[in-house]
Amino acid sequence: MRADEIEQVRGLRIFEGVEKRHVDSMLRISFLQRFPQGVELVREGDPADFLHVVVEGKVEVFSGYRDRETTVAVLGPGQCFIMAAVVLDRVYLKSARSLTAARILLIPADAVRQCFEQDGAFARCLASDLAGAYRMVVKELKNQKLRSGLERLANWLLAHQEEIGGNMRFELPFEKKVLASRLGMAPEVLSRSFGALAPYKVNVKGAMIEIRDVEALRKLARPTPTIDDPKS
Amino acid sequence: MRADEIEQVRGLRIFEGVEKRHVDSMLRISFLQRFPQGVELVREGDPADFLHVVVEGKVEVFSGYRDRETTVAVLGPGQCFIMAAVVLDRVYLKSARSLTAARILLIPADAVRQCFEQDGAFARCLASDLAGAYRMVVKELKNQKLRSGLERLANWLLAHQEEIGGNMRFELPFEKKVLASRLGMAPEVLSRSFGALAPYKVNVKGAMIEIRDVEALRKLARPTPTIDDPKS
DNA sequence: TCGGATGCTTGATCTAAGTCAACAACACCC
DNA sequence: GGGTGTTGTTGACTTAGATCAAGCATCCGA
Repeated sequence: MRADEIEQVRGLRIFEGVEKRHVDSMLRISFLQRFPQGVELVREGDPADFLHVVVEGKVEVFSGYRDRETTVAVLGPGQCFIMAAVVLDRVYLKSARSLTAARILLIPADAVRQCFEQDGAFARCLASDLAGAYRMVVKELKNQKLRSGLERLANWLLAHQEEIGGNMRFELPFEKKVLASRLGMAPEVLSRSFGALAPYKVNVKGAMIEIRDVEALRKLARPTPTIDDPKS
Repeated sequence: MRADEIEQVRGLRIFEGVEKRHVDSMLRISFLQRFPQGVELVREGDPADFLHVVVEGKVEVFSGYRDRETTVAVLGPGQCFIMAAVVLDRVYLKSARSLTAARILLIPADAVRQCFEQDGAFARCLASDLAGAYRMVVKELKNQKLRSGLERLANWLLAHQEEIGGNMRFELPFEKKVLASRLGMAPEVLSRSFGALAPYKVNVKGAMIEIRDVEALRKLARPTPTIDDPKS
């Protein structure tokens, strides 16, 4: 990796508080790679060879079983994936593909593990990150087991609207079929669910969403901190 | 905590490779407490005040939303819970209750965090544990999103049978309604699902299960390492 | 030993969600 | 501009699973 590229990624959250020389020794042997849209970046079941960090673009994390497939998460800049597999030196549990053209930082897994062994600050970083990731998945599991499809959609809309700064009009950040898979439903069901939100004054026109009565939507969604609050 | 009690729990996996003085300083201010069956040990939404480790008995980890409730996991001796909440100093995402009479080791959360800051080996321990826990939940999420109720039951039977040493005749380790909740279905559905397994030569008599044709069951279940293998 | 919980099963019914198929709305590309 | 493929919508139908209600079995404590 070139020196100017190293500077671009040094500020990433996973390196926070980590000794500069350790960061550098990792980055020097890393790759900052560009991918076109629709490329499979990692495949479920393969041994974990790189820690991946999204620098630019969107990445879909998904998993297949028999003839089914489901989206586990959609990641943006700054987020990294398959950390657990790298730390434990196991196989990937999920696959990932680029949803848009993307730039990904690839850090060799053994370098990560070596730094993990040597630098306490880095170990703490990873532990905190893993703890956060763990809580995210737990929330998602509860979301799946405890809510209906319509409730999941309503809560996702509220959470996303919050995330992008509270604007009541926004575009869906990815295709509806991806959203459907992310929410754990068939595309047809998502379509109908959007229809079912019309009485709650949710306007859908293509990818444009307008929430014209947050209170009504919130009353339907009934968000709860232990599932929906990203900060808790 | 008394000296003889400390000796009983020093060997727990989370203390592996951690400096003795750090372990001792944590344990000295910890509690080894007995609980009768059916006690709520932690409540979802409360701030994390203790790291809990099951020493004896069974603990059900569950979560509620509106009028629904679901079991996230059932833990036995040696397993600890709500580690992520303790590390990040957040609220519990799940509740827990004793399923049997139980002995639980309670380590004050701030002591854990302090040791986490000071001892790199402990931080690595926690990171590995968190990574393992993370992968477990990811598998469970996939299990939920990608499989039908019957498939989940069939795979659970195979996994449990494996876990207890390969015996084809065994007792369910907890009540059927807990298993139903764990598998994400209504108790009635579990009952019928057991019925549906009869053609696959699975015999059910009360809590006693007998698998009389593993191959048939395995052909139905189609286990896959990235969901069902606890070692991967 | 007799109630009375509680847990489990079974049947009937209802509902959410998946499936299949047709079609509309686009975007892309020659 | 007119295919051509992809995404999204809509309708009809099927199915998995939830719910409700009744009936048993088992455990337990008075």
